[in-house]
Amino acid sequence: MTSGRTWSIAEVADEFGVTHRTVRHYEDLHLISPERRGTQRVFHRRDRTRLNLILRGKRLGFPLEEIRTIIDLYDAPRGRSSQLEYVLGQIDERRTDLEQRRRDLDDALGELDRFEQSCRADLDQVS
Amino acid sequence: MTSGRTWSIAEVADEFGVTHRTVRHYEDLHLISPERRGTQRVFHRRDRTRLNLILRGKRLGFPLEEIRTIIDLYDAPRGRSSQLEYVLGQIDERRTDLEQRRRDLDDALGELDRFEQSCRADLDQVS
DNA sequence: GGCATACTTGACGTTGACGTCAACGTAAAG
DNA sequence: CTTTACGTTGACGTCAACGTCAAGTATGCC
Repeated sequence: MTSGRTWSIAEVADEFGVTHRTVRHYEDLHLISPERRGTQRVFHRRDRTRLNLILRGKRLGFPLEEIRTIIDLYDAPRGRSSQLEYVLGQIDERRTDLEQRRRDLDDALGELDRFEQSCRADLDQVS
Repeated sequence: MTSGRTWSIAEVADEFGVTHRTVRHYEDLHLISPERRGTQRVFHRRDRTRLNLILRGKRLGFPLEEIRTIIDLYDAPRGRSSQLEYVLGQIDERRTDLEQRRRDLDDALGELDRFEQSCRADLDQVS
């Protein structure tokens, strides 16, 4: 069986802490494509995986369109070697971007530490 | 002398790779407060420092309002110990946030690595 | 003085990421 | 068979972060 549990829109929205409007918005932008049973959306594990990727991408500050191209990459056809080369190139771009972000992050954390030390020193003076 | 070199709006915009409109926008939101000589803006090193912090905050995906509260913290009055305690609390919140982001980032980089391995394996099959 | 160039302040437009509301379908429960 | 809960599609609203004119000011240079 390839098809295990399924979820309703309310269930996934609840579970992921977003509104149904947000879920629909992601579908409009083709970030997810839940199955339809009649008119209703039926969510599979695959959709939940994608939602996790989307939300993490958002926490990292990526725009939705960019998130789409990234997670689509995971499902990209990888038959011919030219396609694989393309995907590997994309991966490298992504990594470069993420590593820049990590540098920014570490810088910010470093500054925060120094700032905290300076505050603690001031506090010692005062007390 | 506390006042060294100064810069025009065109110079800072150029140097930081933003438009003058962006700089004005940041001023409107009180993220920077360049001096005025008559009607013209005069930028000091302090403003450049702030611009660096702003742009890094943006790369990290923070909204401008939040960036403002953060960088204002660095200039906050730190006379009384109650103020210092407050600042230390804010620092802790910031750090918690940034550490969550780093987890997300490391997860994403890890997945990217695994994905690359999988692609390279496929490439070996094909070739 | 005249002109170009840089700077200024509005004010409206745009894009992304949804919120919100209206109006309607559907499926189980009483 | 109506109520109730959950679902659906538009369509317009909103907020952030600027872009894009328009129209005026100021400054250096010939």
